[in-house]
Amino acid sequence: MKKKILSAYEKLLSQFGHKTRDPRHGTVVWWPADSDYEVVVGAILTQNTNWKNVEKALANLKNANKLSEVAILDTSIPELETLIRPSGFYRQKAERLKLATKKWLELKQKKRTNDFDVLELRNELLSVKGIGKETADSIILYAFHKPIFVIDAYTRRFCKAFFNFEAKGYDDYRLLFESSLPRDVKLFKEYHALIVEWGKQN
DNA sequence: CTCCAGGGGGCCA
DNA sequence: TGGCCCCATGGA
Repeated sequence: MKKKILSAYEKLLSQFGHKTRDPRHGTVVWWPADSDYEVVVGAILTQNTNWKNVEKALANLKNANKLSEVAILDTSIPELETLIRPSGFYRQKAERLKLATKKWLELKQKKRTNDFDVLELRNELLSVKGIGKETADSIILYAFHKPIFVIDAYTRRFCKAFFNFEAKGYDDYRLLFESSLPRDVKLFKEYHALIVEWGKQN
């Protein structure tokens, strides 16, 4: 199984090619964002929502000069709702954005002194209302740049199609990849990106 | 018109 | 845990 998972990555890579490079971290990244914090915002806004709609909401925030930690925390809920409305579920997401932002700032501070274990980081994020496993893992991988494998609907379909693997829980899928691959941030980022590229064409 | 998109929470058995 | 409903917009 381990070999299959690595060879499937090679196959996707030859089919779709590398994603764009992120000059800030020198890693291959697929999540489009001008800052790590923008990844956090996008991770909340994209919940059960087409990315195109997320882009509109992000553009609204940028045009209003609101795409920063302090700005989000200082902006009223009604104003936030108006700005992110195109991404849908705007009432929930306005509140979730504030909660996620507070935790994000807290974790960035702690990181300097403690240096979190990845799973500790995950549990911290999961304690926030509005952050589930997929959102937490997306933030860890694409905003904190720490190795954890992100599972989404595409990944489940991919496992069925390529490995005939079906599991019940999110972590069953996550551990399948993590136990079969070197713990490499760049690899995890790119593999997930390639699976999504594959999924969009199927 | 229907269906779904880069989910998650709350409730209930 | 597993099933079900709710949240809401915009594009196909």
